[in-house]
Amino acid sequence: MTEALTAERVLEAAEDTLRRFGPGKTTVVDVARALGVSHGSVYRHFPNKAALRDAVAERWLERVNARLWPLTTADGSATERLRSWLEQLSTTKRLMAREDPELFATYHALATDSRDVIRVHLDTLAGMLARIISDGVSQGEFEVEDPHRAARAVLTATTRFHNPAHAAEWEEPGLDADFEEVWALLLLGLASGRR
Amino acid sequence: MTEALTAERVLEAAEDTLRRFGPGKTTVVDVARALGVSHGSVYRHFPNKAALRDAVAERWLERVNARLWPLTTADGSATERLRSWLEQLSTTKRLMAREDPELFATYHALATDSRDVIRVHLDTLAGMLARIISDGVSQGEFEVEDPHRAARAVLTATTRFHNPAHAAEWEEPGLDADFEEVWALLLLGLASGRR
DNA sequence: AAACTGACAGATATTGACATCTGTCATCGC
DNA sequence: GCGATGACAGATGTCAATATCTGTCAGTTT
Repeated sequence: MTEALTAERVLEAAEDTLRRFGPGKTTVVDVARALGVSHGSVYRHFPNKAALRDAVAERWLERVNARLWPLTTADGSATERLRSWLEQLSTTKRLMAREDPELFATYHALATDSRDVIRVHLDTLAGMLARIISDGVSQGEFEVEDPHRAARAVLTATTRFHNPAHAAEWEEPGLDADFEEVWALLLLGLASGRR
Repeated sequence: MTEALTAERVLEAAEDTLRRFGPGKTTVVDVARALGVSHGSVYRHFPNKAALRDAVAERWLERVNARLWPLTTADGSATERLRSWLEQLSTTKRLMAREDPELFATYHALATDSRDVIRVHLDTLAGMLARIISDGVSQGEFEVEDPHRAARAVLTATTRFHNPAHAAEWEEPGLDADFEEVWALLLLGLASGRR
């Protein structure tokens, strides 16, 4: 008897297949073939193709989160942590878009039409940011009324650097300069009351 | 003899046709038909289809600019003007996306693959913003080193509210709240040195 | 001569017959 | 009984034949 078919194994096969063929070309039959089972079996673990695709993208988003968590509670001033965190977010996505374009396209497709999953992800990111900003307030670096609202504002204001809709611009030369400009302005805004 | 065929008349017919059929469906032959001429004549005024499409979108962008210029030099504090200007920019695009989706799609297509035209447009917008911010500095409302860099930062940070790539999000309920959050943060950043 | 036409070549889009895919479910084997 | 199967209907995708489009240009009209 072969190893039992689990949702986890399906997810792994789906991710491999998506990476190989891209979101437009992978079929449920392809995923089943990679597992050596009939496609009907895949439907035992996921209600439909969209759910499978979303689950793969969610897994990927969790991996992005995992890279960010350590920075949320790292050493150093809140300013430094905020800066590293934002850079890590941008860099991770940029790298992924370049190195793993097919999986990135899957994530982009998710972002475009499965808004809920993305909202949850953005909430998670905002939570981490709020934590850093909150620390900054305690340490006297920042002064904001509501750290969570400020976190959302920072995320929105840096959309261009992490939202997949802007991936095409990520290879342009002026991008880093643009980031510096936005960073400078946001930092002033957060620290505003302190000067 | 009928009225002479001018680039202007071609542009008008092209805009009407694009509005009717959308950027994906309008052909040069359609535009010529609307004018009652052969499609060869259209090529007397525009070197190719892309140039015609770009010219239509540029005309539209100039109309957006025309709505913004008055606000650049209006009465009131720089803060008020900045706020109205950003609102006008967002509102105009949002309205256009809703009321004239086919023309908006044309503009979006332009933004996606004719980057130069858009860069010029963004420079124009940044110029207006720099003017307002500059005034704010003179009047003691703002304190920034380089108004033009600050202007670019403000534009980038508000991408989500005026970039057509985000048009799908413009009908979501939380959008205005998000704008308020970003606005509050940017304003603090600009006014930072003043408190 | 300047403005326009329409036939043309090559590129792109549309069509419709056919193949594959998605999602369901009665049935099978362990 | 439980997980897996494979046949199935309807939806979606593919492909090659066909039609339309883009861009050019020699020729016509005014």
